[in-house]
Amino acid sequence: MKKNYTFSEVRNIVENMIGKTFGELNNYKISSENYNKGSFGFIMEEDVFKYGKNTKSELDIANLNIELKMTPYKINKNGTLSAKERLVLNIINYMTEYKNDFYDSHFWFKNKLIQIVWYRYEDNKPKSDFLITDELLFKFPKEDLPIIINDWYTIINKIKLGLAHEISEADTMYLGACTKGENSKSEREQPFSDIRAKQRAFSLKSSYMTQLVRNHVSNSSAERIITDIDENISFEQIIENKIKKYRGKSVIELKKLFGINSNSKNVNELIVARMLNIKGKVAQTDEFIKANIIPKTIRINSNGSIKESMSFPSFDFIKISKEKWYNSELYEMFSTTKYMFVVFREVNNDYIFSGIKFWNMPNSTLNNEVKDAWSKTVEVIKNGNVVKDIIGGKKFSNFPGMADNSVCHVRPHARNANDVNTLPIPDNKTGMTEYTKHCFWLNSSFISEIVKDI
DNA sequence: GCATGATCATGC
DNA sequence: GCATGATCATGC
Repeated sequence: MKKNYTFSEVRNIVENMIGKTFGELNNYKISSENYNKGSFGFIMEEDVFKYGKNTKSELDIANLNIELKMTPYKINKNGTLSAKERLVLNIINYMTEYKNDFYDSHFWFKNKLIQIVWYRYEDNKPKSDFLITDELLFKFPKEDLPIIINDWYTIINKIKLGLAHEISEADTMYLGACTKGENSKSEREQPFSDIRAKQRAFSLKSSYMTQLVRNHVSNSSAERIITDIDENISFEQIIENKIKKYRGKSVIELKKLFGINSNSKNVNELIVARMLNIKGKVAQTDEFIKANIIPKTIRINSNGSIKESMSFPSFDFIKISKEKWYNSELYEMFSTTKYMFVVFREVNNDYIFSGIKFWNMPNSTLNNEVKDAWSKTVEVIKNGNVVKDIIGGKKFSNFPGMADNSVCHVRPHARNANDVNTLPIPDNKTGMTEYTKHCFWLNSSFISEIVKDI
């Protein structure tokens, strides 16, 4: 049974939720151990707004065009806030959504007005005790809408190309297409290919929700790169327009131009910030945080090769040994992160800035080569088969190397060899219970291929 | 010159 | 003190 509301009724209801726990709202009808993923939303729909569970593809409060969303955030060790999850919106109907323009899309129909209610997630606390702390009747801010629109078209264009099965959350900036439904049975048909594609939903990325919660709940904001709002220009084009006049200039020239005296390793980072007219760090700008874009500097040798492979955060041997691929840290990272490669080419002992490329791991590569390297790594750890040999004090491992995989390998990444993580079972050969921290690296040859035309 | 182990440097 | 981006060092 659906009810009509006025905006002020909705306002009152939502404001009354703040400061209450889920247990209080629900009169403790759901016992703490019986909470599941859907409980938080269900309590809002059932106990607060008092209408039946809404599983249909219609708006929660149809007469006001409002969709209701309950979403968690957490407090980090350093006191900042982060969204705990992406905000999952409507499922993408591959067979129909591509026929629309943005403003007549089902996405826009469902999500142009979202009543967001935030609760504070805390580890080791009964779910019924989670506290509701904030709310916002959310409309896409005018500075974000152009990017959302571009994201929507990026997803739609992949459907039109018959590549719905190749969609990755990292293809886009703020609006992602996240998988929904955990097994292969949740695959759907797509209009321009016979290959079945994973069911996906539009979502606001975790990184976007993090920035939103920081803005709204803790009132902190970040420096912005985009100054002119124009939905006909993509973010990548905006960046290209800003940096193109510096292409071909050497690091020495650029340092002079921007008045940078530093010789430290992060000098290239400073140069890029100046090109984009940013005072702080590029990675800390509003756009980069929201879109989860990580800048990486790449130096190409005069012979065209790249000397160094690219490192990522080290992994926890115990954690990774317990993971399943689709919820592994590595899968999560590559399926949601976009990278901005800043390319410098070596010429006469100086480095020439040659351009910028945005990149994210293609789905097929992720689920083939990367998955393969990950699986082998997990096997090695689980079997206690870590150490291959120790020669002259150097430990050689059985982890996948460059020769085993065309995309990535596993190597140490630590302060020194004594900087270790604990192994889940002792190593067969040496009995070691801990081992130098390791991480996945993208092979230099793989990166070479990506940036060869930059 | 490449593959792989090891470590430096910076910033929070 | 630690995470992370970046790079060095060595042996084949």
